Amino acid sequence: MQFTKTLTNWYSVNKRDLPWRNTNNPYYIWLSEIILQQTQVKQGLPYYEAFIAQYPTVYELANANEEAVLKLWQGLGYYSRARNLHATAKHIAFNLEGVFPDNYKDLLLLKGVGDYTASAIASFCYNEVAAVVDGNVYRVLSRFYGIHTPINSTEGKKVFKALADDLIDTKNPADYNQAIMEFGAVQCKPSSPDCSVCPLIENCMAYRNNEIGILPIKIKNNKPKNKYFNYLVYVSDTDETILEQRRGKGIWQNLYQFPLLESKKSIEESEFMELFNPDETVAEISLFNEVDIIHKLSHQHLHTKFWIIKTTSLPESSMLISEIENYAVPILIKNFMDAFNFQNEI
DNA sequence: AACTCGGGGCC
DNA sequence: GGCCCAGAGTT
Repeated sequence: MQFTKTLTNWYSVNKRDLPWRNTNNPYYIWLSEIILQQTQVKQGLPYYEAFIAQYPTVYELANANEEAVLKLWQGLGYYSRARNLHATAKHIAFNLEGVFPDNYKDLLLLKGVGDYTASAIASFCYNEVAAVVDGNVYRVLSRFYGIHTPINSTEGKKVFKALADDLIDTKNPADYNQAIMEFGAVQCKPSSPDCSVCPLIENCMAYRNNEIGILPIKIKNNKPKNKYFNYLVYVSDTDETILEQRRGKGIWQNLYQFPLLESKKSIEESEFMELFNPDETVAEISLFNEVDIIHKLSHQHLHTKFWIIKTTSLPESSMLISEIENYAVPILIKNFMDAFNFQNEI
């Protein structure tokens, strides 16, 4: 098929030199694919390098504790990926004797491995004919074929997967999968692609119909909800503070943060005092940021205040301020720690 | 089928 | 501000 041949030819000339392209080792391929989920190459690359340096094989990763894995993942987001990565490493090391599943169907059973990642590993490592469908593939196919079915609808997922399966080069599935994703990332970009140098321009339906700007079509998601966070940044006479581990189901599961009081709106000091209700050990309370820090997540906007609370004593669960950098924290907390000079306070 | 889960980069 | 990124899991 001409489309497929043009893509693989384009790829042979334009491919970027990326570290996970120089190996067929399923551990490295798997690790890179988990890191790159919903993450641009530029952002994921340093994390990939850090993980292979810290955990050269699946056994080192399996023998790490989860907190160390989360710490190395800190700042990358979607932390369930790190927890599933660690769980799957233990499964492979201890239940499968260190040997990765070698086909799409069995790869799909691994935690954190869905349709895309199973197809990627199966094709890159074992040359299985399994077509990948990621954000790049949706964009390239919807534009070239002029498909208006929303890519995040059930129907759309079916249509694009079937088309990708039909187009894949059965003689060289790995190269085809790499080629179409690279083409989407480098040439057929989301905004303002340079169509004048596109090798597929003659038969591209979106270009012909002036629809590059509207394809692919995606069903809009809801607007993020506003939440109001009040963090309690304790500073004791003994140079200690408190970090707590987030439990339960929500964001940042198993990461650490300062004790949190949530309010229904942004509050001032008098309202905070009512909410916090300090005891006799509290010597002084001040507000770190007069203007709320708005931390934007996909589905939540976190309007955040950091309250500095000087105390004479803290409970058993406190830790030395000099130690807090060892805990995995959300970037919101990390940014505060960098900006707030604890040394001036103690 | 809709919702949840991060953080960075681009326009 | 809105959209996107080598998506997966849960409800």
